[in-house]
Amino acid sequence: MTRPLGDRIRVQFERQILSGDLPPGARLPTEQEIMARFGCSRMTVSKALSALATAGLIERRKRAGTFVARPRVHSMVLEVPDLAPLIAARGQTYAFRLDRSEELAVREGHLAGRPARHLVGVHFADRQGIAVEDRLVSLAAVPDIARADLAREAPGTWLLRHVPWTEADTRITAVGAAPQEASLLGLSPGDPCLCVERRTWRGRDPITFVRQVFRGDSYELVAHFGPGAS
Amino acid sequence: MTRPLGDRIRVQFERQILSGDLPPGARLPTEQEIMARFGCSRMTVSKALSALATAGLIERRKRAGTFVARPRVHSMVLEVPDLAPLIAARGQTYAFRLDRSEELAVREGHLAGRPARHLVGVHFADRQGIAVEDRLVSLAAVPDIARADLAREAPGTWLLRHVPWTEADTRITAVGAAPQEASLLGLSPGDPCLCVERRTWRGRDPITFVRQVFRGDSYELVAHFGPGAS
DNA sequence: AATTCAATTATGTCTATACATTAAATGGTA
DNA sequence: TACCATTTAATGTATAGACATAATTGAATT
Repeated sequence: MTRPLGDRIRVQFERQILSGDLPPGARLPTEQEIMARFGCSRMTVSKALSALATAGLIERRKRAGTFVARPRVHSMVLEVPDLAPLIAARGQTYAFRLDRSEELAVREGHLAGRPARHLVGVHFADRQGIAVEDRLVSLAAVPDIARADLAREAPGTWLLRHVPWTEADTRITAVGAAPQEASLLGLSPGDPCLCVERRTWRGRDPITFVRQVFRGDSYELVAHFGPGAS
Repeated sequence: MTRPLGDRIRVQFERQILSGDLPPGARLPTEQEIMARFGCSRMTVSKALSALATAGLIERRKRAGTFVARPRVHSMVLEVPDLAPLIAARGQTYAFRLDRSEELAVREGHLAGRPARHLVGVHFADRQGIAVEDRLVSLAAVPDIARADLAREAPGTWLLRHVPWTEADTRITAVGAAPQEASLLGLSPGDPCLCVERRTWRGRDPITFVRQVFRGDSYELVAHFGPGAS
């Protein structure tokens, strides 16, 4: 039942910092004082403080002591949900269809100078087009993509299941719907859309680049910041 | 010059995992084997592995061993920078101006049922309007807001410096510029804009609610996921 | 064959100690 | 006063050992 001592120490300071009891810049007790207060060894205190330091809540300076960090740029956690379950949760039926207007829209392309498969398709919720997707998948990194049944499963979902990535960059902008996108989504050209561009890597090898254009009136991204672990 | 031993151990496995040398699900050597290989004590190995575990790269199971985690990554880190330094970095001059059209645009409002100050203003880069901001600041949580010189400093910047928050929810959508917003930003009504709505709390007390509408053609959000520390 | 129970093995936490590292504080000297 | 070397108080890293905890394995029992 009782949590590890190190955790208790960490949580105590976490609370004091988040409540504002210990304001930014405030000095924490020295490790000696803390180990005396909790009746434990210094390693235990040090590990607890190290955890807070890597979490960015405190800053440790030799000889000077340990201080509550001053919040700088705020980074928050952005949820990047898979579309299918998201739409299902809204009580709608999800579908993905490759755009067949250009011979199945499976063509060749290039990703970071290497050959890649080029896929264009549309995400649907109850027959309503929700997003247009334009994707490049590296053939070197993902040879299996040739055998995947992409008529049924969205390429993103398939990739997530088959080729876990380790690094990703995402760029979020607002754009006006291009004429082709507008017709696929049932909009007028120029209507506001949320554009999400993402590159993913596994180690140093590029996996995929995708540009998704969402109807502005039916999609939103949600980010949260808060004391994650407790 | 030589890095701490624990770091070397951590970096070695980091590389093997990110390169795919150790694929997801693979088992790492036991702590005993690692300490034998590096000629160090078990605590050192354990600390290195703990760091990798909190970073989410590996998963440790008692009795079974340590395994490379399967990246089930639906969330990434979104940087929410302060506008002023961002624009300065682009070589432009930043300014914030309260909208004076409605008696300084400082009025009363309500935030979560409590009295709040209501501020409307525009962010500028080189005299060009970049974003319209509509903000409520709780008077109970931030009484000092009454004395703040908000003509010069943007309320967001002021708040960040004076009232660090501990929790925030952000909602990102694409909208068409409303007529008033369009005229403030030099756009036509309906032009695509990125809308960021954020609520922040300190503990349980609501601090502020802000709705920012950015010109779609000159602002973007960037999110990143990856092995943070190296 | 199914179930229960105990042994084993790996990680999880903690102690007490040692020495290294760094930057603030001190004090002497020009 | 200004400068520079020295001291020193704090964190940083590491060790070797101890016991705790949990899950798998395998043996004993039903």
